Amino acid sequence: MTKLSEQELVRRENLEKIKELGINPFPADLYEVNSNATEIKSKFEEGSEDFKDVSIAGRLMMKRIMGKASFAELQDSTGKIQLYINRDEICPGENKDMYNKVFKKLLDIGDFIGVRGYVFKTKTGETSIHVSELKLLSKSLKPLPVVKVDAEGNVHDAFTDPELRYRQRYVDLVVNPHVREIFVKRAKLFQAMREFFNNAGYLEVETPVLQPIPGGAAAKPFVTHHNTLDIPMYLRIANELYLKRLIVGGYDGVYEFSRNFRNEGMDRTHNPEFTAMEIYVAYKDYNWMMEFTEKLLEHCAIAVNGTTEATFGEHKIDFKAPYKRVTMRQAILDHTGFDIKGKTEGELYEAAKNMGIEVDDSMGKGKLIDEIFGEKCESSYIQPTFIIDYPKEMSPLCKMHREDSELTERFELMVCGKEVANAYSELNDPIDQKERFEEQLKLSERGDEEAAQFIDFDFLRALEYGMPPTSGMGIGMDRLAMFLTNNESIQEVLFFPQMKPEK
RNA sequence: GACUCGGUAGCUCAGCCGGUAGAGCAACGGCCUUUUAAGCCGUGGGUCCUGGGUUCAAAUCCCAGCCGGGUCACCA
Repeated sequence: MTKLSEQELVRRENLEKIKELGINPFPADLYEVNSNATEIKSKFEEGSEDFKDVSIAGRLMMKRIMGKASFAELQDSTGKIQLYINRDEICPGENKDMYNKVFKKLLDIGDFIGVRGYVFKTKTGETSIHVSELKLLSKSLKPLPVVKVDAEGNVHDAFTDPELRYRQRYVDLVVNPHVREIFVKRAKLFQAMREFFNNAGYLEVETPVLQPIPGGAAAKPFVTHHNTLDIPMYLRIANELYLKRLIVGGYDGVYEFSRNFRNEGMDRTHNPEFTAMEIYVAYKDYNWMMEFTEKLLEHCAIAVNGTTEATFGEHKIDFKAPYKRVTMRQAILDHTGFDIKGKTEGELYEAAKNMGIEVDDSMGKGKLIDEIFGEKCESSYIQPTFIIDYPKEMSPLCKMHREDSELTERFELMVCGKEVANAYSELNDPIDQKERFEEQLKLSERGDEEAAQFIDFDFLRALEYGMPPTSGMGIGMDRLAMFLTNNESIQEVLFFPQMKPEK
């Protein structure tokens, strides 16, 4: 146990003194509220008969004591409102303890209180609650950072240390209203997406997080062990193969918000656990999915920000449909002058090398093309753009292109040079699928760490029973949340980003 | 993993050319019945991230480590 600071000791003493006055600092009974700070401030008009008897609850965030009367600020989940507290009104009798002792001395910033009174405007025009009753609802024993905002809206002494903010997110949320807002927007994003899918008639499903074979993507999994079965289990790196089994089972459309786990590096855009949304729709192809995706994102942007436009760092982006479609071949041609069509692995290898790209022998054709695109093209797509028709080798779950056997019917949606969505006309030929899995195994053995290392034979069996033509699409929800809230770090859109343990 | 910047009071930070540890807010005592980054007078508060080293003397210089940010590498 670490030594208590001066201020923590004072608060514990205040707690004891409150008990000595016969007040329970942690009462069990509910506190009835009939309004909130934002409702009062936005709807109150001077002279109106509304808000004559309001009751709200929240944290005491500021005390300005001026002798026998005081101003204070109360913060509830909606915002802050000023309180006016007059000694003789909260203490109508002879005993002035509630004001002189409890309010002035024993209540600390951060304490939860409930107040009742009428709403009025002070002579400076600030909507305030004239308090007639004040009740302590819960004591706070640690001092919160005190963040002040002046008349011009400038924030003083902001609580900004990223380590403290992420480790003690609860404090961050209390004192930084803009942080609370990020997560409200994140929730609106998920809600809007669900609504869009449900309105289209698709079914929200849940599939295993604990998987015996980590499939559907190539990434290092977290491994655990099931004691009773005595087998290794993996936290899912993707849910794709399970959703396709459900399409085999006969649903027209299924989707899942999937918490995925990848045992890889962490940086501004990667957290070991993250949220993907995947959707699969029967009898559709990737062209249909492109239109569906751009309408979806337009809908979500409006739901979150009230407009299709969004700001991300220095970029202004517009999610209004439709989005440009560029083939991967054309993208590489545009940015390098090199045409990948019909080139052999050797030719691609030389071309990449000449472009200054680090190449090695483990790279197959698809990987080389992907490297060229990643190095030379990706970062220039700022506005939402569909990059389409990826090489076959790097898309083992995707159907061969209807017009070119070297390509697949795949698109990725790029925003600000980053991948936001990935979609296919799904491969449903079980024999082709088996061969692609086997190629992946070979690539893996050759040293390509991105290639899949497992073959899911049950998934192949499901395909053998027949899967209708299907298009599937996945969205990195954290990344999308970053774009819609103008945050360049994934940590800002996760309540509790992964951190090394303290001490 | 590499490079780089940082870690000093509850919070935000200064001090870093070595010589008794500072400010603002917060806290504590006092004054104040419409203030609002309230104000005025007074007071207390520190493992200067940890461990070594150099030195008469280290928050400050050197080495190692821990934690965090950024950049890069990695990342379907």
